Amino acid sequence: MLARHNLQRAGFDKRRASPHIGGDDSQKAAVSDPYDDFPGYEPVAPRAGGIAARALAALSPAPDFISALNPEQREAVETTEGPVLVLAGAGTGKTRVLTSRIAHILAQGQARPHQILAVTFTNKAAREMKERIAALIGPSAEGMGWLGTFHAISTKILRRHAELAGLKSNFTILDTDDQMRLLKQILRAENIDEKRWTARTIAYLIDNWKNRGLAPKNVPAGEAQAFANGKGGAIYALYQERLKILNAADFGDLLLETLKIFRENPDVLKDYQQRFKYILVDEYQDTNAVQYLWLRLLAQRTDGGKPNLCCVGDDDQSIYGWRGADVDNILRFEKDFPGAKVIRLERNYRSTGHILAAAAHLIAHNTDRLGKTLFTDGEDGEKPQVSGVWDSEEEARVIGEEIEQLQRQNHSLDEVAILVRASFQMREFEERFITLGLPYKVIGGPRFYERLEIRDALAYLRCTAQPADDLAFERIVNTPKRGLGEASLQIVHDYARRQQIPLMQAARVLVETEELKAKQRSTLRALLKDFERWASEIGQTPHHELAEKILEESGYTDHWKQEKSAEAEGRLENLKELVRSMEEFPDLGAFLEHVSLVMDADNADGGARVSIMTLHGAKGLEFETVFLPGWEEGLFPHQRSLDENGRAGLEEERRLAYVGVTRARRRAKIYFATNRRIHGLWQTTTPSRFLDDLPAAHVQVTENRGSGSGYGAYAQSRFANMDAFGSRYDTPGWKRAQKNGPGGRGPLTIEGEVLSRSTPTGAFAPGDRVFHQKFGPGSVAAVDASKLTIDFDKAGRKLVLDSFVEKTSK
DNA sequence: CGGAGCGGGATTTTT
DNA sequence: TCCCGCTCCG
Repeated sequence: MLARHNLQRAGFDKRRASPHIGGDDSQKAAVSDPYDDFPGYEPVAPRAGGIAARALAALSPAPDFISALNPEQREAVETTEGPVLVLAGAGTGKTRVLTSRIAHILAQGQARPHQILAVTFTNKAAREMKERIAALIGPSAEGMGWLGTFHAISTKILRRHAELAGLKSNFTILDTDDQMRLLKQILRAENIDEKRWTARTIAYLIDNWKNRGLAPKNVPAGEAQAFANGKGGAIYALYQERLKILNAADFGDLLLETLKIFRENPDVLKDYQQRFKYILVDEYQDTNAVQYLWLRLLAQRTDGGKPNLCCVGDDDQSIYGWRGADVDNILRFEKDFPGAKVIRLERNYRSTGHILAAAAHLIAHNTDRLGKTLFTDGEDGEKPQVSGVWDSEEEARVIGEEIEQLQRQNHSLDEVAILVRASFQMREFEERFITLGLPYKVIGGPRFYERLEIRDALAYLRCTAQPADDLAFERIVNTPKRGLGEASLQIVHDYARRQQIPLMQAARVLVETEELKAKQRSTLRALLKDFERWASEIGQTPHHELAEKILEESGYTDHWKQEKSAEAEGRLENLKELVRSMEEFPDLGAFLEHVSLVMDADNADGGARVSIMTLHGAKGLEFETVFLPGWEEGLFPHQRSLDENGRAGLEEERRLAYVGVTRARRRAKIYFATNRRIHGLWQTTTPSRFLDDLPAAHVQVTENRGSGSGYGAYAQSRFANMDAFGSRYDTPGWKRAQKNGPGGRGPLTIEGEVLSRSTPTGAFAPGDRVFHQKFGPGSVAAVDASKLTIDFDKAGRKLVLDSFVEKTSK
C-alpha cells in the first residue's frame, strides 16, 4: 500500500512539474511514454476482455491505468453509468480519477471524445486535464472538443445559437473593465449618485443576479428596488439593453443566455442532451445556481433514464461562496439525482499524519458538511507548529529566518509557500525578503490580459476587427494622448447616442462637419483613416504582423518607449509577448475570442523561489513547507466575512484554513501576531479561534497567549430565502425585449454597420431660426440631408448636423 | 487637456 | 497609512 502511494505521488509531482509553454503541447504529451508516470511499475497480465485487452487492440501500447488506482478511485472510474458524486478530500487523487474515468470511457468505446462533456472552472484546470488525458490515451484526447471551462463551453454553444439570445454570433465578450465603463455611463444617465452607488457595487449586484440565474425581469421586486434609489432592477435592465446594442455579453451572460436558450428551445437542448453521453464536472462545490441549472438541463436524458453525470468535489474546500458558489449544490446532490452513488476518497497521498489530523480536527468544527475523514498510511511526521509573535514585522522576520534555515538544509525554495488571508499581508514579506536577498514570487497579481498595456493593445485590435466595438474605441481614442479629450468624445457620444449608431460611425459623420474644433477634427479623421486602412489589411497581412503594425503606426509603442520608467520596459515586453502569442492562432477573430476568455499569465521563470500567495490562490497546489501567518481574529477569520455572512461566513473561513493546512506535505507553520497595523493604525489583536479548533495532541505550540474570543451574534444572510429555481423567462417584458431587440427601434444594421438611417427630412428649411449648444443662435442658410449650413449670429457660417440644433420660434 | 491635490475606502477572484 | 479616482485649476 505504501509502495503504491509513493508511486502515485511520484506521478503527480512529475505532471505538476512539467512546464506549460502555452499553445498546443498535446503533441509533446502524446509521445511521452505513459509509463513514465509510474516509475517501478510492475505490469499485471491484462484481464481477458478487460480494458487493457481492449485498449491494446485499439492502440499500442496501452497503459492499464485502472490497476494503478486504489479501490475507491477505481470504483469512481468504473461506475460510468448513472449519477455519481465523488467526494474527494484534499490530496486524494481527484484529478487522477477524473482523467482516468475519461480515459476509461474512451478505451471501452462507450463514447467518442466529442461525446464527453467535461467541465472545469479555470482554464488551468482544463489544460491540465487535457494534458493528463493525452498522457493516458494518446492523441485521441485531441478530439475532446467539449472539455473546457463553464464559460468556454457556454460561449461555444452561445455562438452557435446567438440569434436566439438577441445577439450575433460574433458578439464581443466584455470583461470587468468594459462592464464598469458601461455601467458608469448608465449610472450617469440615470442620475444616480456615484458616490453612494459605485459602478463596482452595481456590477457586483448584477453579477450576483446573473449567478443566481436571474434575468432582469426575474429579480424579486423587493431586491430590484432595494438599490440605487429603487432603480437597481431598472439599471440591470438598461445594462442588458446596452449589451445587446453593443452585440456584447459579459461573463455572466455567457451562462445565463445559454441557459435561457436551453429553456426556450427544447429542440436545441435536446440536441445537446443527446450529444453528451457522459458529463463530468470538476470542483462541483464551486458551482453557482446558473451553473447548476445549466448542468441539470444538459444532464437530463431524453429517454428518461438516469443521467451519466459524474461530479467531483470537496464540500470542505468550498471557498468561493462570496462569488456565488453554492455549497448546497454538492450537499444536495443525492436529492437532485435520485439513485446517485456517492464515493468518498479519503486516502490522502499528500500530507503526513499530524498535518492531516490537525486539518481533519479543524474542519470537523463545521456543521454544514457531508463529512469525511482523511487518513494516510504514511508517517506521522512533524507536528504543525503554532507560534505567537509580537507584530507583523516580527512575523516576517521569523519566517524569513526559518526559510533561510530550511535553505541551508537544501530545502528547495520552490517547495516553500507563504499563504496569507489578504494581499496586504504580502508586502511585509516582500520587504523582508528583499532585504534578505531571498528570492520570492508573488502569485496571483494582475493577469496578463488585465494589464493596462495589453488591454489597450487589445482595444486597438478590437476596433480594427469590430468597428462597432464602442467600449474599445472609447478606451483608445485618446491613448496615446492625441488631444481628443473628454469634450470631443462627448460630442461624438451625443451624436452616436441620438442616432443609435456606433461611435466610430458617428465620428465618421462628425469629421465632415464643424461640430469639432479643427484640430480635433483632423486628428480624429486621421485616426479613422488608420482604422480603415488596418481593417482593409485583415486577411491580407498575417494577423500578428498586422497587430505589430497597428501598435507601431498608432504611436502606442512609442508612447511607452518615451516613458523611460522601469515599468515601461516590462510593458513593451508584454506587448511583444502578446504579438508573439498571436502566431498560434489562425486569425484575428480566433485570437480575440481566446483572449477574452482564456489567456493566462504564465510567467515561468528559472530559479527556485518562495511563493507568496493568498489562501484562495493556493487551492489545488501543494508544497513541502507551508507558512500560514496572520491567524488572528478579524483577519482570519476575516471580520467582514463574519459581519456579512454570519455562521456561513465563519464556516467558509474555516474551510479556507483547512485548505491552507492541507497544502502542506511535511511542514505547516502557523503564526499569529498580537499587534498588527490595520488601515495604518496599530491594533492589538487576539489569536484566531481556529487555533482552538486544532487538536492539542497533533500540534506543537511554541508560544501561546491564549485566545479568549467569544462568538458574537452574526447577522443573518439577507437573501436566505431567495429561490433561483422559480425563475422564468416568459414574462411579457422579457419576450418583448427579445423579439424587438434592444430598444426595439434602432437603426437597421448588419455587423454593427448602419444600413439606413435618416433624420426625418423637412425638419429644417433655409431661413429657420435655430439654437446650437456651442455656437448659439443662428439662421439656416442651406440644407443638405442631415447637414446644415448655418449663419450663426456670433460664430459665423458653420456646417453642422441637424441633430445638434434645436428649432427656435422666430 | 493634463497635472496636482484632496477625500474615501481599504477580503478573497475566475471567467 | 496608502492608493485610487475624481475635481479643480493652470
